[in-house]
Amino acid sequence: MKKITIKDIATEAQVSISTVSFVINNKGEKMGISPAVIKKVQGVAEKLNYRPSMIATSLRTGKTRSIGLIVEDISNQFFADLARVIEDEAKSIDYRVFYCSTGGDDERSEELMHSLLQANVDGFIITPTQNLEEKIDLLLKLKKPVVLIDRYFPGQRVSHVVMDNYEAANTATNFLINKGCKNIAVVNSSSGMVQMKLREDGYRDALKEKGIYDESLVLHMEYRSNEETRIAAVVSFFEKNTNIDAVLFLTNYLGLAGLLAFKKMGIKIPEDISVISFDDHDSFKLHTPSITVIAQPIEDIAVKSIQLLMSQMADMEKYEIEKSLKKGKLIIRESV
Amino acid sequence: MKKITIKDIATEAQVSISTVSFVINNKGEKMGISPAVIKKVQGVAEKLNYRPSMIATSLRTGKTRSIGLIVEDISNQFFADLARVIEDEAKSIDYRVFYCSTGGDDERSEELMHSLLQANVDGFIITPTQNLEEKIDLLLKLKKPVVLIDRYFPGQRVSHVVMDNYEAANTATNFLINKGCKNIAVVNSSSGMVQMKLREDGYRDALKEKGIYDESLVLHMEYRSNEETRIAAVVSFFEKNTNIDAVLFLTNYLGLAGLLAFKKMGIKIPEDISVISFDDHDSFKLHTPSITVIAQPIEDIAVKSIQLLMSQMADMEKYEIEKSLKKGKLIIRESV
DNA sequence: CTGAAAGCGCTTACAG
DNA sequence: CTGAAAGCGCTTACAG
Repeated sequence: MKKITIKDIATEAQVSISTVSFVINNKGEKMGISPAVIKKVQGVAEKLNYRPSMIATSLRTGKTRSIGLIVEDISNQFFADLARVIEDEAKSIDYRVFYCSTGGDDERSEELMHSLLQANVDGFIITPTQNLEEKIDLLLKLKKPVVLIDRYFPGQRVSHVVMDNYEAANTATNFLINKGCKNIAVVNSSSGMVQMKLREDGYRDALKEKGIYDESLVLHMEYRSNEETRIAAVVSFFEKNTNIDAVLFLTNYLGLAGLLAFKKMGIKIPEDISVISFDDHDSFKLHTPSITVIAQPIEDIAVKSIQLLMSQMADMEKYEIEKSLKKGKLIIRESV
Repeated sequence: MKKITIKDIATEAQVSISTVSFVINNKGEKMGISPAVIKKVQGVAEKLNYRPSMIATSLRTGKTRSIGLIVEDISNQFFADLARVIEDEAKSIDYRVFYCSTGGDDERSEELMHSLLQANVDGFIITPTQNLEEKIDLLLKLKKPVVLIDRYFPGQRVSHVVMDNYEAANTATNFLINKGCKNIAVVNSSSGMVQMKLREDGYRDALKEKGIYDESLVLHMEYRSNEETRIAAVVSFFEKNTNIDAVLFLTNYLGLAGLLAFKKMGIKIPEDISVISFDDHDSFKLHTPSITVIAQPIEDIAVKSIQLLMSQMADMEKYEIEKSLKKGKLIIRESV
């Protein structure tokens, strides 16, 4: 069985390949092709089970109807869920999504951008790594539509859609304060990315407002450390600061490491310490006790980012740059 | 900034496009192109930051250096991990992987096969859905390399690589027996796929050997049910069979539903009941108590499947069909 | 040692 | 109303 081409159909239907192309692309009527011919061509295409070659079409038109989605780590549930929703959204407008993980690595991000560029995707949705700003500028110069998600570069003129990280952390911290917690710690990664900074700001401002901010209760973990290192860091931090009665973890993997650390140390939640983590995760639901979290508005983020991308694709010359903030949701469970 | 093509380089370097093509593909020496010219062309390509168009190359050669990976659900950690390892393996031999999820749906699987076919991937790695046998035959007829993973169709002549499900379930069941459990239940999905059947067989044979097999301790859950339905099914099953002192869950999502059910019912692990689940998952490690599991040999499966695929790609006419069984690993934790 | 040309499977401006 | 032809960016057999 060989691949059927437009030529085979033309021969079989006794028309020219142009006619076949017009019919296949539903331009038959517009081009004034007779209904009889349209019907015949469609019949033959059906019979031979014709599938257009995406590759030939792409080469000719310069379009691929595909989107490159670059996330930090597809095996992290937050990104997996996000990818899944973006894929579904894209599918509904007949676009394919190619996804890949940077692992937080700048070099790998750059490589991935290049492969996707080579694959000629029509647009990019990216969770940028720390130093990717210039590379994204390059994409812009190539007139490729780009939308950043989850984080962004404050000074850069690029559309992005992120959770309102400041508000979410602020709300969570106030929730802990209202529950009577006095010594509220925070665990952050040391990446310095804007979304992490905003979360920490939201936390700090809530405490400062009450006059109970204590810098020594802030733990910064090295970016891209492995789980064991993280656990050890949490253990030593909490051994040193025994007065802590609540903690806010600023990402789900930090939260997971924290829970394992507490388990190891025999610290009881919420008796000894109240816990809130960013980003919901199966394990948080299942944990005994179940863990209070700030869930990202994954659906909102996905829908909005596709929408922004489409508006750029429609007219690369005069689209609006839009910075979209979506509200997170505090899901209260047993850990506070 | 426009896209640089082979033509731009030819003009700039003052040679023909053929020469450029040979140099770019490292065939310069073989074609007897002078070192000086090679150097010049490479220099220009570098300077202009030339990236070959994958699409044009594909159209011309019929190859894309890409693999289609169709899994059941990329948001399931087992498949996510598997995809990640396969991607890394593929990358090491300079292949790209496109992954997508069937959700267990035959129709969706078929659609995905077609899009990947249209994208002209060089080979397929597939976790087939229930009724995909014929569609896979079609791939074979099109001379497309295929490797099945995680499951297969017993009568079909296709290479596959799966865990030794029978042995794994048998070992786990014997482990429970040796711990003194008498009424060992099993929770399976009702999909009827061979890998699930083999797991159940391994369980059954272990019990039969001791003469303690009891058919009423087998729970079959409807395939593709949602988590709530699953939890309800587990609850009602365990309320009816209060004599159960151990249970084997045959997939990780069944295990997760089971744990949530036990939590709801106030059943204590391992005091009231011993638990083992197939497929390791973050939540099993983190759970209190941590859950004993049969971990799939993800690395082995990934490496072997890429290897089998490559041997088919190398020579589609006379490759060997290989049915590869990889041993699972019982990871003993606190739940037994 | 290097170049001109055909062709992969499409789309579309042009001609009739 | 329909067809012949150019061209997307490559690779490669052929010619010289």
